[in-house]
Amino acid sequence: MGDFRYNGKMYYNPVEFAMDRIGGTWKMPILWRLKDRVMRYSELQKDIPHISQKMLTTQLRELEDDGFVVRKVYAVVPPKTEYTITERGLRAIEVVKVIRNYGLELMDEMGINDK
Amino acid sequence: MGDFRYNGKMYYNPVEFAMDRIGGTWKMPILWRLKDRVMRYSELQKDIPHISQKMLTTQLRELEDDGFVVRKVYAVVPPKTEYTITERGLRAIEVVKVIRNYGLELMDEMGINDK
DNA sequence: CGGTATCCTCAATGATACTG
DNA sequence: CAGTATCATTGAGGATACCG
Repeated sequence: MGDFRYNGKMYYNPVEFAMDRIGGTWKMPILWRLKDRVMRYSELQKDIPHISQKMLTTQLRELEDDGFVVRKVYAVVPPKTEYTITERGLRAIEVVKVIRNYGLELMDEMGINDK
Repeated sequence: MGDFRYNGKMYYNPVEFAMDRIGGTWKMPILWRLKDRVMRYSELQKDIPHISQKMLTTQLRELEDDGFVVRKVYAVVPPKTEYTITERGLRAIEVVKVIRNYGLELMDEMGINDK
């Protein structure tokens, strides 16, 4: 596997590439919430603890640019924006599920229980 | 799923916890190389492109602290250190494989080929 | 309501030098 | 050989203010 470039950034393996698409602190939590329903910006913000407006916006934009979600703006007052997961996003959810299950398994193994 | 703490850091979901254990730029590449053979520090360094000495050392320490690898130091001159993957590390490899396959799939979908 | 635009901070990472 | 120690850099992310 050779090196390659995407959006001006170098990648050295497919894992790194995948994690830049759906990794980071916020992308999986966002995709997870969109997996079974369409949500508005403000709903996502209320539903995801500790996320800032800036992070929610930038992460949604990246997910949109990479084709994981679709953004639909309604021309109403006050504004209304809906985010819908795509087929590609649903495929990513399968990977998130694997990681999530693994996380739970690890936490169990390490004796961590939610407080 | 409530919040919980590990090593003094707060986590808000199992995905975040898992990614802190095996995510980041270097941990998966390291585990990947150890999956079918024991390797010395210098072998890892030669085999993983662009990793600095500092990153290799800190990431190996974290993997060791979390029980993914075992470090064995031989009291010889010059020094010799061997890193071996554990059962827990091998379980993580299964997750890495899923992510890696997904990355390859995504790259194909997005028309990215290694140069 | 759903964002932008700025400024700012700090933790992650790199570079370089040194050592048991 | 396998690291540590120190300093410099940078980019992710937070805080705040403003806007169509």
